[in-house]
Amino acid sequence: MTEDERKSWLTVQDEVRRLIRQRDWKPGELIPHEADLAREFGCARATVNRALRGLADAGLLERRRKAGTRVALNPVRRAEFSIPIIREEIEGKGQRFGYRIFLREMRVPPPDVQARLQLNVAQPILYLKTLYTADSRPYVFEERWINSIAVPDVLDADFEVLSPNEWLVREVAFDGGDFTFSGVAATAEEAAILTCRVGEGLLVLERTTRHGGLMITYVRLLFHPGYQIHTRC
Amino acid sequence: MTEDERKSWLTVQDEVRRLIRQRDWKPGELIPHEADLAREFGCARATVNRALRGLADAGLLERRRKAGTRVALNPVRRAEFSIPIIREEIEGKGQRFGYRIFLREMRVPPPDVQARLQLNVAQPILYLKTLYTADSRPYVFEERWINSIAVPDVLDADFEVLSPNEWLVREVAFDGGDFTFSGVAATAEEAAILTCRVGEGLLVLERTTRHGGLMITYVRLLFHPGYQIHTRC
DNA sequence: CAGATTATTATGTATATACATAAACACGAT
DNA sequence: ATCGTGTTTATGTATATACATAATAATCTG
Repeated sequence: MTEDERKSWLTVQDEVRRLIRQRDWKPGELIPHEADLAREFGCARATVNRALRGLADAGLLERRRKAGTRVALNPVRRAEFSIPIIREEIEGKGQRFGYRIFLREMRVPPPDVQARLQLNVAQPILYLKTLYTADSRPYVFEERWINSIAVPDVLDADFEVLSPNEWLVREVAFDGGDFTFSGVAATAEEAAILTCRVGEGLLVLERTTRHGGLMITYVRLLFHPGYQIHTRC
Repeated sequence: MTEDERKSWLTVQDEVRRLIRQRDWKPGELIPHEADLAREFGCARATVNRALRGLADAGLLERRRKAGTRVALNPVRRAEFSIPIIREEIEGKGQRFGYRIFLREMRVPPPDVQARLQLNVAQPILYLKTLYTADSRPYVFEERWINSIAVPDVLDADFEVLSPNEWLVREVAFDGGDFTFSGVAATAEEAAILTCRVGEGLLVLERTTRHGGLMITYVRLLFHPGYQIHTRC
């Protein structure tokens, strides 16, 4: 402890993590305040602050002014996953990326899609059905509605060069969105496109993407059988 | 601009976000370095650093030493979802929580579970089948393997009072884990337990939880038809 | 004694300064 | 030209200091 070893906020963070894991600091318990820890670790309060703030963000600690810092009662309860661009996901596995647009037309969206895109008039917008393939095998079937009123440029887009997915990522700066995971059984059409059995259990990812105040696009991704979304925390 | 308004790293962050959203700073483009921004915003470099670091963590910026900071090409979308305790999730919806343990026995796990739990000997461990209900209706069917070698106390646990889920959260400090989402079609047994049609598409969440170097538990959660995991970013 | 007021305290943020580090860039030798 | 080598530069981190803020604790007041 008397050594002048290299300090860093990561060292502090690891040590605190260790104390929590080993139950030296029990869930719900108040831990020493920053100034004390700084003295104990032989570093500045700012360094301790950086470390503890990180752990609080991660949900391991709960901090309140004046009240102090305590170990979270129920630890780690959030996980993060990244939403990859389909091409990158496939190429990242060393497979050949491809896609085929089955349908591209202007169509009046059904009420639920109208609601998701916050369209108040029943107006035709761009509708696309695309199959993305990995090594020529069905990977994910994408059904996409694009709010072509908000993004008129999309009507001139040549999706033969750039997939709808990538075109939008390139041309429109997204702000945020909603994601929904669910499971469904393949319909006859879906089974035909994904070349799987009718009724096979598939993972569905729906997302609605926002830019500024406008809803840009709603996508329903139907993954091939056996596909898994994986994340760790 | 000449005003002495209150500054903060959040103000800087918002302004940078705005510049990116409005495409004043385009994807892939290099932005001014911290010192310049600090002068421009009339604050210290540390403040700019805090703001930009946050945006980089969020995936909006990419930073490299000497190379500078640039707007991310693909606004790397990551979403975060919270892992609720089942009881809290159900009660949070104003429904009555219940559960029923169908099976509780020592059993040698199949090879894939053995691998997940990093067991190198085929040894019987605790195996549980539990149905969680919301207002008495099937909510999620849980199949759980508990590494009772690592957590011997679990053998004495009385799951009539506290569900296996909560018992583990209370008694074992988790370190992290793996999560996998997928979709499956209900088997005959699963359909019977969840009272749905055989072949119905269901969402599956598998998770393996770690504590220290040890794998504690592997769970497979099979949600009722129509269940969705929702998140936004 | 309830309710308002003030003091105290732990976290939150801002600042100037200093040095560490990674990586791009220029320069020189082979 | 190619390969290393050193310089430059932007980010990354650490520190002391100062003040802000929220929430608890103590005190005053009717």
